[in-house]
Amino acid sequence: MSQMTAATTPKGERRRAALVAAAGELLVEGGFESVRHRAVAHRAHIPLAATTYYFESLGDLLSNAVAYAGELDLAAVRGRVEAVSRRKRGDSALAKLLTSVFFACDTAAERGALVSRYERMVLCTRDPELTRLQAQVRNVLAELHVEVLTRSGRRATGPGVDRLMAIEDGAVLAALTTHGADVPRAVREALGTVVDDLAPLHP
Amino acid sequence: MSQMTAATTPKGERRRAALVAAAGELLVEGGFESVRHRAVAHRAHIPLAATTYYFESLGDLLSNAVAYAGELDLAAVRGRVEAVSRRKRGDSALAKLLTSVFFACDTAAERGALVSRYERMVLCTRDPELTRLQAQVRNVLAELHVEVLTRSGRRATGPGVDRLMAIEDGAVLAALTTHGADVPRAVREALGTVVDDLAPLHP
Amino acid sequence: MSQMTAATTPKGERRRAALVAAAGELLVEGGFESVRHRAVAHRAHIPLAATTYYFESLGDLLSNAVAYAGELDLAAVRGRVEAVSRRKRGDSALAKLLTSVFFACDTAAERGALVSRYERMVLCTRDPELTRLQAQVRNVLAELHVEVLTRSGRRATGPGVDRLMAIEDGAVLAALTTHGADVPRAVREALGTVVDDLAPLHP
Amino acid sequence: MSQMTAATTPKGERRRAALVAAAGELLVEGGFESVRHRAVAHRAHIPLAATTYYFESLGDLLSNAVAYAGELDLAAVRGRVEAVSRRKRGDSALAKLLTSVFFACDTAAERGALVSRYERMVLCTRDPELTRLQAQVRNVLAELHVEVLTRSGRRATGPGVDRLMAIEDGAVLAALTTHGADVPRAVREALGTVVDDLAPLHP
DNA sequence: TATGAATGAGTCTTCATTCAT
DNA sequence: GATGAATGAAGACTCATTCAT
Repeated sequence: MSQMTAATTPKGERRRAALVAAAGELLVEGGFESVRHRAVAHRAHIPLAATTYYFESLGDLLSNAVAYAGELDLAAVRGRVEAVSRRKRGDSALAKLLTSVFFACDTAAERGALVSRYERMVLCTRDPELTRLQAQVRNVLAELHVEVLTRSGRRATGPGVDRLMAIEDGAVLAALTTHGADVPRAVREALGTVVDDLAPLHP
Repeated sequence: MSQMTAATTPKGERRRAALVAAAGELLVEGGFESVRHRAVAHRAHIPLAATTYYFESLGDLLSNAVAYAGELDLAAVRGRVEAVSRRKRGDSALAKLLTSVFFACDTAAERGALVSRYERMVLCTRDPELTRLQAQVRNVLAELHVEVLTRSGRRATGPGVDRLMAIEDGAVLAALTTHGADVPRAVREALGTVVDDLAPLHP
Repeated sequence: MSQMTAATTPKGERRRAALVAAAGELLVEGGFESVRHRAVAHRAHIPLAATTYYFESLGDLLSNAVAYAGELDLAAVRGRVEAVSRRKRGDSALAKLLTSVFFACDTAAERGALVSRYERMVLCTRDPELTRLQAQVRNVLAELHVEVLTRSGRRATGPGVDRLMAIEDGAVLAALTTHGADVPRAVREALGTVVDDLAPLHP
Repeated sequence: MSQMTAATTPKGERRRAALVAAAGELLVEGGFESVRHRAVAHRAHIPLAATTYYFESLGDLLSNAVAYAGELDLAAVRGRVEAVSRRKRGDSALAKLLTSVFFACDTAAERGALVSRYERMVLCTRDPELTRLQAQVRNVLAELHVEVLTRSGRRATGPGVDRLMAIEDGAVLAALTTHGADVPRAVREALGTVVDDLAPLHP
């Protein structure tokens, strides 16, 4: 990757991170085409030339931005997962919980982050490196599903979670396609019909 | 009045269509950012200035390209739907059928079209006009699902189809996220667990 | 001028005039660079190609527009001159009258027309044909000054009028150069010091 | 911060200046519409992209060009003012002097500069920033009038100078409007009738 | 006689990237 | 190691004018 782009200095490392963060924010806010050298440098308050000094190309910077955005997204979700209390939940309550944890959409920023999540999924398709990154995010998301399910007193198997997530993603996609649709609502309703298939942990 | 964007002549209509087709192809092949005046003009073997003569702006041309790509996609699916014979099908056979009809992925072109379908879904989010377009495509896709289900001797209700499509879309998204994943296979497997919920037409 | 551009038809004549009027309006509203084939055609509700059919070139159309704008300006001034009552006027009253007649600036349209008057004066410099046109306008303006002076009981000689107009124009130029300046006020004040040199008609 | 439009280097400063000079020359020679990125770059023997590197927009470059042209004009006038000997002058001699100092028109270049001076005055009207610039030039011109008057043994008050300049400007405008008119001659004659109003310094 | 269609040339501006320092 | 400076290529779009019909 970085043959001569040392940046092993503490300072270099810090600036690199600042650049990635700036790029990540732009990515989430305005989509892939918002990530430009100039825009990133400006937002990070770092000289333009640093963007090509620390990253081989715009694509390289973008990769990092995608990873960063994914981690940011994951961190937010993780935070909400931690807050989930351990207690048995009925089907309807569980659907609601899953929605609020994985598809928070109250603020504009949250909605933006959600849209960005799906943009990243789809647009990574044309780049193997990004695909790998995206797969990792998906795995973590799956683990977090297991965690929430467990805390809610349900047994969660691999295929079961896959199916759950497919339903969720499909519902989101459908909602995004409909102008002004209420994404969390759509997810909750879609979930309503599947959650009951999940066996309780101790029957 | 309409001193431009006329294209009322047969010839004008033809050129306009050629431009849209070229833009649509570029969209499918290389994504949204591949649709540029220059690229479209070059592919259509039409002078650069004609691209702004026939379309008010690049956005306008892009809208048309999205619509075109959607119709192309739909036409292909429709063709496969027409070929579906009327006969009762077991769960496994139905899952296979749905997959082959809606998620054909044998040639590179077919896989490209499939990816593009999902790109369009997600990227239209930032533009209301495109969202509207995409919603229409989704509706047709839903109708075609009903048709295939009916031909297979199943009763298809609105929510049932929504759920079916959500599963499919979620599975595709998951597969696209996984490098080298077999999309049709993923869909078929995901479908395997839902199809049996669909009641037969005459039990 | 128009070797093959017949347009001797009544209809042709009418359309030509409509085009000139549209171009003239644009000229007054937005300056020389606002006069474009497209803009003129659009405003006149006449096909684009007619603009080059009835006029050899954009320059030709522009000449006509300048003449039209000049006539329009003159017509407005003339109208105000007609309304001037015959009566002896003191110096101050005369300065006020001249200002209101020749430098009406109450509405935005009037101010625009005034600015345009001076734009035309200056920009015609680079084109002999336009210069000739502008000279004519100036002569009429001089005659109208004589008329107003006469109606006010003053004797008006050629040099006297020239001097009067020079003062006016100079004051306008100075006012235009000052942001937010009150043009009529500037003219009135400048006039205050000269008008008294004009001998009364019957001493 | 200032990742562009830097030009803090001597070299950068030089190139920036070259661009402004080129734009200024074009402005004087061909009017406002002659100032284009391409034309400026070509004349300055500098790459096209440099024009937008050193100036945020064409408007920005144009502002600089207007300022430059104004300074050039002022410098020339100042030069002629410096050369004015201190000595009492009769009315006719003073009129001649003022004309030769402020309205030099012997060479084609001088005449061009003169025309440009008035173009700038009028065309700046539609832009507040340019208006401000033009007001400054006017002030300096007024000061220089005072200087010449003083050197000629006359007392010069503010209103007196304003009136003088108005007469001059009005005369120039009238002359410019007349094809082939002798601008200096017109100014001299117009001045002939005003200069005598200027009281001598030591009566 | 008109005009819809068409386009080459040119408009301003942005951008990823290189390079001298 | 860092970066200000620089630029070729391309971006979207406008325009005066021509021409076939």
